[in-house]
Amino acid sequence: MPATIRDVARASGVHISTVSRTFSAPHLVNPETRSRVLACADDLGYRPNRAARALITGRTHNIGLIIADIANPFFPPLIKAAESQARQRDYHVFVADTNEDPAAEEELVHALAKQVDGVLLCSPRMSNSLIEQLSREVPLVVINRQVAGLPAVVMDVGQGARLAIDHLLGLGHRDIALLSGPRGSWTSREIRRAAAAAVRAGGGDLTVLGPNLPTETGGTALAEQVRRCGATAVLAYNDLMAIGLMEGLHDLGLRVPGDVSVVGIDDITLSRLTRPKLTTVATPTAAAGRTAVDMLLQHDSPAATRNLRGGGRSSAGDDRRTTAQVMLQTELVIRDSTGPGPRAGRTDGAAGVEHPGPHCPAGPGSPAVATGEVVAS
Amino acid sequence: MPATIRDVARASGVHISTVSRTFSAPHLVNPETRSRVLACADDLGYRPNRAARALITGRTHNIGLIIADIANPFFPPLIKAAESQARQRDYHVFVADTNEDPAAEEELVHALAKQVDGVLLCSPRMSNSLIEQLSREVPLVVINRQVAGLPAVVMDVGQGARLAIDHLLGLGHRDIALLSGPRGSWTSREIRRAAAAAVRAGGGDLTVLGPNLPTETGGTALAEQVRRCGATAVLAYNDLMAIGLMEGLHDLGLRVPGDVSVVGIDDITLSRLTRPKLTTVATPTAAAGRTAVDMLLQHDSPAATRNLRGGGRSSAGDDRRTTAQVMLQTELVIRDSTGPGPRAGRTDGAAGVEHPGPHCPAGPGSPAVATGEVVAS
DNA sequence: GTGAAAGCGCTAACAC
DNA sequence: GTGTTAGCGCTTTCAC
Repeated sequence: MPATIRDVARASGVHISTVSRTFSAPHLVNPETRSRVLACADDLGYRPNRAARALITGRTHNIGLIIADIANPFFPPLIKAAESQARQRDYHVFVADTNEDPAAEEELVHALAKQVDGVLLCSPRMSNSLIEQLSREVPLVVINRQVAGLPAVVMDVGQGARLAIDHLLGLGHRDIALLSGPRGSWTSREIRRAAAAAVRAGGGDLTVLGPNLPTETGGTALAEQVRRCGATAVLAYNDLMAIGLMEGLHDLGLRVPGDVSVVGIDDITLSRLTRPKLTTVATPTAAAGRTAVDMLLQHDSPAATRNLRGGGRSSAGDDRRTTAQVMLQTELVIRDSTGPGPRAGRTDGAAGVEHPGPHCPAGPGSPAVATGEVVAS
Repeated sequence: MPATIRDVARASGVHISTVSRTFSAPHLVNPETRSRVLACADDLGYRPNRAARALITGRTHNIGLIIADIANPFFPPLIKAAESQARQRDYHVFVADTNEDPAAEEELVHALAKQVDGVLLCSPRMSNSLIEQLSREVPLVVINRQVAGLPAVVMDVGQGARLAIDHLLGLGHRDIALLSGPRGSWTSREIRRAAAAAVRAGGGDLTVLGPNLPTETGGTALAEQVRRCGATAVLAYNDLMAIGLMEGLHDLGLRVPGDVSVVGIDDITLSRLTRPKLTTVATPTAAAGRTAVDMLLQHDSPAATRNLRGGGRSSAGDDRRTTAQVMLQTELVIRDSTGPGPRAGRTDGAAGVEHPGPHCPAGPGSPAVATGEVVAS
């Protein structure tokens, strides 16, 4: 039913290749012919079939974005940033949700492989070796995970966890619980590692609870365990769990931060709307989305388009993709869910016990704005 | 780099058409040949190119889902339901976000058109005539809007608004404000129409504020206006705005529901986590997603596959798509953000002033479970 | 049961 | 500046 290039050619009395050129290289066709063709095309409601075009050019101008869980408010800012960045480069983004299911991830990469020029794999739950294998099928950029040999952008959650723990220690907490994230999460491992080290260094005690579903429900379900383990402060894998935990503690009759302090990670919008407002580690999600798109599209510089005209050979040498790994800084945002612990006052190092304000920059001397930093190339 | 059908043919010593059959109609090929081909394919890491296949079969086995704003927690349940329903029918869903921008909607439909077998247009902001025109390019199912001649699934927000207003009236409120939604929203118009009628019937007074951005920020920004207009109860276009409004009122020193009662629409997860918990109109979003997928795929019944074998001609007659419009029921969920108004006690009709419980079914006699109801066909 | 040939809608050399 | 020809990776008659 929809018009094809042949219909337009027939209607405008030119060869199909002229019609083709009218759309893909307009400057190569006589202005008069061009406008005639355009008129006919418009008339017939013709639009080039991108899939057919891709078959021969090898470029779809689409990019895939695979997300563990669209319902997690952590992701939308990343998705939107990726989309707007892609749009600027004349690409479209197709998002797909895996429901935290590793099998669905693999399945989706395969499904997307031939319909996109590359895929952004966000917070994957599958194994490194599988990711590596899939990367041979379609260009991949991994987000929130480091895989040897693959371009990646991660947030420095290790640093974030450290800041959070130091904040807690500084407030006089000694018994700290960590609500870990889902099995297979790189982020969760990094947090755990950093938190353990920081607690040890501060002479405290860390209880790890998990792995868990990174949702409110997951957090709520842990309230009882948190009480039993005797922790006076908790660091959660993400804000959702932290918020769920606060609910659960509330139902148990425990006060936040009176009885237990809670820190989240991500700084989702919601964390500013709870009562008490959540202290959390802000991660630069939008920047991550933008950066990932740029890394995926780095070889497709606007220059390539310019090079098409004239006999100048297009630079074939820069096809080599540099597989950089970018790490984005995080910062601690202190709000109302953290307060003095049992050893408050006895504190001898660390930061002051009083809240420095609603939006305090990370560690001493660290920049207030999260910036990208190339770690390896 | 990736292996093509020709590579597999060469490796297994058969013609490419045999390889093709091995994947698309295995029962037509000799078991021995088949396993040999499969082995070679596996060896080479061959996977059929879905795009190329689509070019000739005309079916991509993908469906597009265009969403106004992924960050709005109203949508994820719908997206997930659509995805799981699609997966069951062996389809993949590509989601795209338009940022509430009508131009982006059109652009995306075009981009998706040839890469999917149909698109689900969710809460479109563009004009009906444009939608109709686009529907000639690719099969469309509209969600949250009724467009003449097009299949659609909508929630009965009119009924929801009526329930909400009656609840408020019953509590003794007379001056009611309506926070309307974004320009171009069908839902917003329906809500307004129904709310106006219900308020009038109840002898109350309705002030309409808007149009607005359907976000927390949008709601917060309206707190001042709500106070000035003297309303003691507010119905918001959605939960996000209602929650934002509660924040704004709180900052103004007004108590909810003490000074003003607030009702939202959607019943997003978040509405159970605010303090006070939000009274709201629950909409069956998951059901909407499932239903929309079913409507889009109705002509592609599993029977079609069965018909392939044998000489039995596939039923060509049922290609005619029935353009049904489905309307899903809504229900009022009474929580803690609504309370007695200035005329409490003087009430003579309607529901009692006391909260009937945390999860009360809609109107008197209406079913507790939202069910689909075909309104036209 | 398998091969040969045509062709889906389009682009990319190459002639003229 | 435009037409010709080949062919992207695959499916689908049609012979055999």
